[in-house]
Amino acid sequence: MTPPPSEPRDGPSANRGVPGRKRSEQSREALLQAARELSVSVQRYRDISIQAIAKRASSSKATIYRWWTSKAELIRDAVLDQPLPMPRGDSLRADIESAIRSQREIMKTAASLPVFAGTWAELVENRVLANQGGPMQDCPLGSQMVGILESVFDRARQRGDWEGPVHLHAAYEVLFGSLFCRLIGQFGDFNEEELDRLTLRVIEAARPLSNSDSR
Amino acid sequence: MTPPPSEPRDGPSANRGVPGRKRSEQSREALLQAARELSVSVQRYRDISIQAIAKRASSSKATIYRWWTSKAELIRDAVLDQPLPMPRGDSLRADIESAIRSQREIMKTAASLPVFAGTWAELVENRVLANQGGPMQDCPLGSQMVGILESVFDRARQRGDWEGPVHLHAAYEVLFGSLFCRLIGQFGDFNEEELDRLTLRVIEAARPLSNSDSR
Amino acid sequence: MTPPPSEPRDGPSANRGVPGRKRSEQSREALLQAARELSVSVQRYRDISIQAIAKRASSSKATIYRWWTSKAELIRDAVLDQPLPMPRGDSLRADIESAIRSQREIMKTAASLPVFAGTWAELVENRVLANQGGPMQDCPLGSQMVGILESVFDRARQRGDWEGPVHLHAAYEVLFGSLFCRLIGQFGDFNEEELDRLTLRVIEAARPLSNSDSR
Amino acid sequence: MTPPPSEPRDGPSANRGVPGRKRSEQSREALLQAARELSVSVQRYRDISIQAIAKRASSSKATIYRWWTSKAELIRDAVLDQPLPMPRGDSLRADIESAIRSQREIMKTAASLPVFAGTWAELVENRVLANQGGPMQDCPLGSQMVGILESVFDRARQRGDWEGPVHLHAAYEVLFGSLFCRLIGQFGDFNEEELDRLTLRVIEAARPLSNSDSR
DNA sequence: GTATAACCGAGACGGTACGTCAAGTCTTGTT
DNA sequence: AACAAGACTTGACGTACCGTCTCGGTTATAC
Repeated sequence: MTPPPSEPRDGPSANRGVPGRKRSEQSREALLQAARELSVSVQRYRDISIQAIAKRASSSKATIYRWWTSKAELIRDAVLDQPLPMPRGDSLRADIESAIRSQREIMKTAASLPVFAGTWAELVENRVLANQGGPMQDCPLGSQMVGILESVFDRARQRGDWEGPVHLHAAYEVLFGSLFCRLIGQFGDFNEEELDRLTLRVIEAARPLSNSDSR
Repeated sequence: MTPPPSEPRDGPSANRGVPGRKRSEQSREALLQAARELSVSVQRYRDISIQAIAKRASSSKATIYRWWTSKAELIRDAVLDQPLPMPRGDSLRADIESAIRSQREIMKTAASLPVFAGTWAELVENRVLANQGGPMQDCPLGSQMVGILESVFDRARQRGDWEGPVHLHAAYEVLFGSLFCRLIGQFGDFNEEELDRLTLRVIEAARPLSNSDSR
Repeated sequence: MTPPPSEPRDGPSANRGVPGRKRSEQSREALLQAARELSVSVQRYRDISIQAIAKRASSSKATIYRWWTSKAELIRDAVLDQPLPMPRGDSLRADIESAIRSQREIMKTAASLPVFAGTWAELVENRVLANQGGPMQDCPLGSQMVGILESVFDRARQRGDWEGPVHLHAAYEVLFGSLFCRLIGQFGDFNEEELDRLTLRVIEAARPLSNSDSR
Repeated sequence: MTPPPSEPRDGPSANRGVPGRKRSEQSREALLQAARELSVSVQRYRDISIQAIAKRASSSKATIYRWWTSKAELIRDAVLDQPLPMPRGDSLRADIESAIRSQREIMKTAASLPVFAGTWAELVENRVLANQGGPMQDCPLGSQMVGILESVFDRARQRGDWEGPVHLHAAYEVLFGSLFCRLIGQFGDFNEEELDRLTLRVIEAARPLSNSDSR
């Protein structure tokens, strides 16, 4: 959607020969920063106006739409597209717990919860309108998390902590769904014990069914 | 918010002697029905306009705002406030699976997914603005589900299928979170096997931790 | 338009035998009084709401519309329909001056100027809609004034102060038009000298043209 | 209120360097024209809706409110702000008569009478709300007429037709007030004789009082 | 250097929904 | 039958903000 930083696409001098002023990376950063600031200072998604972002960034609406196709895209890039650190613990359990903590942290700090919900809702709208489906491609958090889980379980397998296939999807759903449910649903945050239990639930979700199961 | 049908609040004859035209139950139903119809015929929450609902119900904007404080409240009452049937199976597993199916059905049919997401997002906004917290009180689905889980586990205990305490909250989070994640996140629907696995995950989430736990 | 006091129409007992509660003259007076009070306490015609009048009179909207066909009619009856005293001076000049003073007083005190203008405007609308024309029949001030001028000039003729025909219409226009212009147009009020000059202008306007006229 | 055509304020190049899209003169004209058309095609002031003006002008409500603060301002600019031609006769009497005819023409053709009245009433309201007073500044007809009278009497003085001071204010009141009274009051129009008489009355009103006056 | 072209800020534009408000009508139960 | 209360339909209002477009002006490469 967003051709990020613009040069990196084909190397720094790929557009050699193209006349005209180049995009201002400074503007882009200022806009993202302004969007981030507004996102936390505001109580509703609709309170973040494109106009206000442009003004705060000493930029203009037109420049925003030159880089992003919609308000939701901008907020997503500004607020949700933050790198999740790859867990580097020495056990599957420690890694999963670390992943949960990272994601929770972003969901709590990146924006107020309603902004989070509003952005997500609008991204869903956009996607449906464009007839796109697939696994959470609009939510960087989501796609990153899938990668992280994959890598974490790989390491566990190498470590000998895990055998057989991994139900990544199920693990992801338990992890992300529970967090979402909690934070958006405003139950309040997890305490340490709940975090521990969630970790185990995620791991269990990933484990394939044995032939013996409950009633 | 909406004092529904109006009389039932204090019994049928509590407002005997109250002068003035009574609330038109016909209008109320027509508005809810119109909201329901628009909710499924439309791809985005914002495409449901108050004006259109009023027009389709042969009613008026003013009447809507007399009874609901916002568009989101109306959509919630129309679309999300549908009774979840109480499962009546002969095993815990059957009951949980039934609960999951019911909720999934509502989430899939009551409105298009983006409408669901948009409504939820706006309800979250309203709640934050009003400084209210607590467990999903704005989402009837959520609160009903908690009651259903409670009852289902109670029956399991009486049946001898369950011992000890129940982590209702955890079960709820796995169930609702996974569904939400799936349907809103547009992974597509669950197949039978996934449904089966989700059922087991919900049950496991409710079970308290034993002292022996995974790696 | 307004069936005034209602009984006088066919005598006090004409509707003997007609079942049902009789109209409350008390209500009617309370409504007029409430309209009068609101008219002076408010800056714009639109700030006088039917609802507010009804409430202040401890009456109801329905009752208002049972007696008057529109808001403007009510305000007219309440605010503009005040008796102009018949001048009883001993000279034409004194009488005219007295008439001017009376009318000015009503225009200044009966309602704020904008309320006066708004009421008039709406009365004009109603009249045009009803395809009625004719001399100011909706503005009691106007019709009374014509009568007063007529009588005043009659007495002057009897007194020997006036000979020949009277251009009542012209006198009325100068008198009423100047006042209207001044007060609605917000030039401020007349001082004594201006009042004196206006008096003379009104008298001159009534005098038929002689054969010799100005340059 | 409306900074008309926008450049002419300080000369054609005063706003050199001012960024931003310039006001669309085409929009402005289309809106004024649409307002004019609606003003004559309609029987009541309230029947001219901002929405309808915008639509007819292929413009939008937002654009209207960007340049005019209220409906009344727009109608005023569209309908009342039409240039009065300066009389160029060879006698005072001819000039005054010409001025009367011009003003009458505008009052009769610019809008239906109720629209005229409604606009004026709302302008009066606005002015009172803003605590502004002064001589008819909201009614271009009014202020133009004062200038025209001034100039006409100046020329009469140079011509030798007039001596001494002029009571402009009084002349204005008789002229404008009579016209207003007639047309708004719906007495019907002036005939030639009445016009003639009005002309003389206006001239007499301007003449200062001599020491000998009527009874 | 000078031409060209993409960028930039500012901000006006068309469009559309919102939520408010008052007018005038209708309904209900009481007097 | 008239009344107070109050819910109803209607429709304009004025606001807000989206995403687009038009300005004048500013770079940066190409010739």
